[in-house]
Amino acid sequence: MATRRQRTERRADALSKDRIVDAAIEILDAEGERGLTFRALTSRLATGTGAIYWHVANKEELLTEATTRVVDLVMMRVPDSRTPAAGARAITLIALGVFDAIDEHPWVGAHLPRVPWQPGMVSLFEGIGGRLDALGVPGPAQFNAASALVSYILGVAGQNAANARRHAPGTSRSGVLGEAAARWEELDPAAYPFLRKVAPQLRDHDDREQFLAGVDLILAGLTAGQ
Amino acid sequence: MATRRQRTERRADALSKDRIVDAAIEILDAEGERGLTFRALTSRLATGTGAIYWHVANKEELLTEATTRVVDLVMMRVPDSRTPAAGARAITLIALGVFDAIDEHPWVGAHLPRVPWQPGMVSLFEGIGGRLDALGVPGPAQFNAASALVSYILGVAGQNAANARRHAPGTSRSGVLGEAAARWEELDPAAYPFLRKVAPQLRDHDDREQFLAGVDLILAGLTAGQ
DNA sequence: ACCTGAACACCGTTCAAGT
DNA sequence: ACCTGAACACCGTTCAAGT
Repeated sequence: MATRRQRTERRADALSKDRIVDAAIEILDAEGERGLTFRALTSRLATGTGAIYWHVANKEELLTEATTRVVDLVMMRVPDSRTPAAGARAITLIALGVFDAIDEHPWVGAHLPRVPWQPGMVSLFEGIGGRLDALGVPGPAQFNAASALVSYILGVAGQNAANARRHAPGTSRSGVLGEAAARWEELDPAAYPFLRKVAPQLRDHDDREQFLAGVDLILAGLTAGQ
Repeated sequence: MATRRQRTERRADALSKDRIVDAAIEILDAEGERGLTFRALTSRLATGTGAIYWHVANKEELLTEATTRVVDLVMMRVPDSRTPAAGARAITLIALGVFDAIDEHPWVGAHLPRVPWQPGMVSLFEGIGGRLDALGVPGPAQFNAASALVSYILGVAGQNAANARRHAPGTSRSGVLGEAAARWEELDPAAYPFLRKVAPQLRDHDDREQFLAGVDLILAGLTAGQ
């Protein structure tokens, strides 16, 4: 009984996978992906590298665990419903939830596309695929439909992560967009007619709205035949 | 005159940005992204690291140049046409061209989403956006439409790159998919009904066809209102 | 102008040794 | 069983020195 007690009631500061992942997320959010090193982790947790490697296989597992937590938090908040309208709404909620989560934790956007069938990715696939019945997408088309939606979400996720990595947290978004738009306006009109035409839209667009427009586009394609 | 001659007709083995990028692409194709180090480059080019840094700012520029070459090669092969059918076909050709290029050079799929408005990305955006007029997509909707298509392509690109990075070039694709499908079939049916249902489709699906189905889905969404 | 290569400031990971 | 921390085998990048 005494040993049992000792094993279950560990000291509050005892090392565990959970505490390691906690610390990793704090570092990732504060310093970005580049800041997460085993040296930073050991100093924050006041241990040696070997202690961390006892609980976690390697850095990839650490990032995967952290990513899983963030994605699962998003999925937990989505209601499941069975009418077509509710199906579309649930998918939009998942998509926006992932978008916002990546806005808050850009490293998730970088890691999610990197490890093929990691748990967070599996949850996402199930979460979206499971709503396609309600949407009225026929069974055989559901696999491709879910895959298209997830690929689109991961594509935006990766780009947003890349944007966040480049610009310091304080950087003005409109400034960055304005510079990019100005570059587009100076391109050779013969070679880049489209970019010149849409440069003003680049300057004024909202990433979140544009992301949502893409989701709506795919949903429209899915229900186009009905 | 003699000096001019000397400057333009350099020795065949003289270092230049082009030759460095050539060597980088060879290494990337043969050894993957992990194989491209400045040590590998210097030994292949028989110089010192400083020589490479004289021509190229850093590793990211090297990867961006290499990526640009691959993407531009794809874009060069797409005919431009003005009828709706030809517009859709051109977009499909670009999408498949990028897909196949990434199949051959997986590192492109990893780098393309990583550097926001790199030249290869700009070409891709222009190539797709420039065909939306022919497709009949109204002007104001074109920016979001191009963005959705490109994001989807980058999403698939990133995942394919991740897959290639994990499995040695010789690995049997059906074996990998079979194992993944088997894992899905063992999931809790209450928690993962969708994945269990589509597991057989995962086992048999073709990545390229699935990618194309996604492109068609977005194109269908774009022309749904017409 | 262009190249050399040693040196710097890092990494992730391993492992013998401790408790 | 769990932890320590030095050591290993790498990296990208810089820079004084050469031609």
